[in-house]
Parts: sequence; C-alpha cells; structure tokens
Amino acid sequence: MHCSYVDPCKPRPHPGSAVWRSGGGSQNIPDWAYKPESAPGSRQVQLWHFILELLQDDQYQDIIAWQGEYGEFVIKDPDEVAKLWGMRKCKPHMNYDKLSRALRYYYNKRILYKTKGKRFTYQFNFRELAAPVGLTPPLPHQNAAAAAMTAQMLDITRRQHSLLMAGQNSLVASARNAAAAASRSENKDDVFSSLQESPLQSPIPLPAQRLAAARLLRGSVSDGSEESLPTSESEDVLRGMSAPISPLVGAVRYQCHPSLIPRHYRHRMMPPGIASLLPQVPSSPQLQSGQPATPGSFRFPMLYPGSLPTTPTYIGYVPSPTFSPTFSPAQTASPGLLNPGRRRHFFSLTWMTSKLITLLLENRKRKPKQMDLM
DNA sequence: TACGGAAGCT
DNA sequence: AGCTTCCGTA
Repeated sequence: MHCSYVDPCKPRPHPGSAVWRSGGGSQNIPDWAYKPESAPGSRQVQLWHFILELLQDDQYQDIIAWQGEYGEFVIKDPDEVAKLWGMRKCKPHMNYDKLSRALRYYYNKRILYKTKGKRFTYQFNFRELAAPVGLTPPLPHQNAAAAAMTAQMLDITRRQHSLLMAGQNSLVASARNAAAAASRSENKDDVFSSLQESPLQSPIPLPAQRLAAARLLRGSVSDGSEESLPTSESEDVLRGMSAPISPLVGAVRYQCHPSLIPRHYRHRMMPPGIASLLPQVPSSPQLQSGQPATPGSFRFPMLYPGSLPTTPTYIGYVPSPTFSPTFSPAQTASPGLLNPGRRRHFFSLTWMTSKLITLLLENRKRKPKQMDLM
C-alpha cells in the first residue's frame, strides 16, 4: 500500500463533491471510485476513475478538461497527466506512451473511444458506462439539483430512445405519406395539417409499444446506443443527415431545461438553417404545450420556428403506468428553471420529418444535387 | 501521433 | 483483470 514514490499532490475528490450521483436520488457517493466493488478484482484505482477524478477537479483544468461533445475530454498536458498517474500507481517511469496504451485497452471494453482527428482527445462512453451501474454521468459545471435532474432525465431518455428507435420506420412512413399528400397539393398548410394528425404524434401502434417496452424492461433490447436508420427507399433521403432521431425526444417530453441536456444531444435538435426552410405554420391550439398526450404514446421533438437551441422547450407529460418509469410531475422541473413566458409554438415534427418534407417540397421545383443544410 | 500485439507483473 | 513495458507499424 505504501510506496516510496511519494506523491505530494495526490488528487482526491473534495469531500461532498460526488464524482457521479446516483440515478435515483440526490444521494452523494463521494468516494465510489475507490470502492473495491467498483473496481472488480482490484483494490487499486482504475485509470478511468482517475481520469474522471482529475476532470472533476478545477485544479487540473490546465492539464485535462472536458471539451467538445458530451463526455469528450482533452489531455492538454500528456506528460503531466502521466506523471500524476505514475504517482498514484507508484510507477515512476510512467509516461504518456504507456498511459495511452492503457487508454486504448478501454476501446474494446467500450469505456472510452478516441475522438479521431483531435490530438489527445478521448470520449467517455457514458451511456454504456452508466447503464450497468445505475449511475448517470454528470455534466460539467452543474450543481446538485441539476445533476439529479439530469440523472433522472437520462435514465428515462435511455429507455425512451429505444422505443423511439422502434417507431422510426413508421415515422418515416408517415412522413412519406404526408409528403405524398404535399405533392398532390400546392398548399403547404395542407402538409402540416396532415402531419399534425395522430400518426405522427403516436407513430407506433400501441401493441408494438407494449412489446418494445416489455423487451426493454427484460433487457433483451438495446438501449438505443446502436442507433439505426430505417432501411427502405427512404434511406436515400436520409443519407446525409447527421443524426437519427435524437434521444432528446425523451427529454423534451419530460419537461426539462435545455441547459440540462447534454450538448451532444442538444445540437442535434435544430440543424442550422433548417428553420428558414420550414414554412411558417400558424399555432394550433392542439399543439400548445399542456396538451395531454395519450398515456404511453410518443410525441416527437418539437421544432420551433425561432430555432433557438437554448430556448426552453417543454410540453406536458402524462405518465403511463405501463410503459414509463415513475416520474411524478413534481420531479419534472424545478420552478426556477422553467420560464413559461418563453414557451413557443411547436411543430409536431421531428427534424428528420421536416427535412424529408423540405427535401420533397424542394424536389418539386428542382433536383437538388446536395443538401446544404448542415 | 496513434494503434495494437506480445509478454510480464501484481 | 487491469494494467505496464516494449515495440513494430501506419
């Protein structure tokens, strides 16, 4: 236990500063990274625990820091990180070459991946890392309340995302139908009125939802981390879009301030430029927030004309005893975070759908050689 | 700079 | 198992 290579600045978390917080409540787990059960077969701290520890501590911001996408971090000073790691492990000859070999072993374990093209940049696979432990990763710089909310939100999002993946094909089918209707009509409003009808708001037939939910709860279905686009002729149209339906869907439905949504998800919501391509639709009373959704049904992410990624977007959630994890209205938001004055009108469209529509509408005028939306 | 095989250590 | 050490390769 004792090592001759004395560490003058052995990094430890501040008391009370949880590395992660438990998914269920706000219970702190200050030293969980050191608990033997979190490092199976070893009493020693694991490298990825150590990395998280450094990332947690402002003291090391010039050496290693969160940067870019959610879970992504940059080793700003590889030699220094290696030195600190060597101190912790009593390995005086540790260097970045060796440390990075250890990091590369994490690729197969799906704990980390490399951010290609960015020097010294890696990304935690939080989705998989958190799932088995029942923990939820923190966002940088969030307070306890935000962390707790994010924890709940992400947990729900994980489950919902899988269900949404199941609904993607029918969504695309709905979009195709609507687009077909649009090509028959010259009136754009017709397109949107047809899209506002039930197929898009609840694209998955109830039995399919039940099945998907049951499978998910039994764990026989992925949590959506292997995102798949629908096959079929719609693939042509979908190719070139950077993201499938975002897990943000679940977050939106569950009322949450966008600042709590990982950037990684947030930026997918409204690709730059798409808002100007969408026809303005007069607000429909049916689409106002607060409209009760059918319990257990889905509503798709709201695209709003102003295209403000940071504009609060929230709609009411009707808990479904059958499909949804318990999430009482009281938990959905803290009053300070929501600003009802800023509620917007929404399109009941995913951006995928809207992109399909846009493309198809454009397609009637000219043959676009490439999509210039991204 | 990054990858991954091979062997060794605890 | 989880690295550490070393090294050939791209």
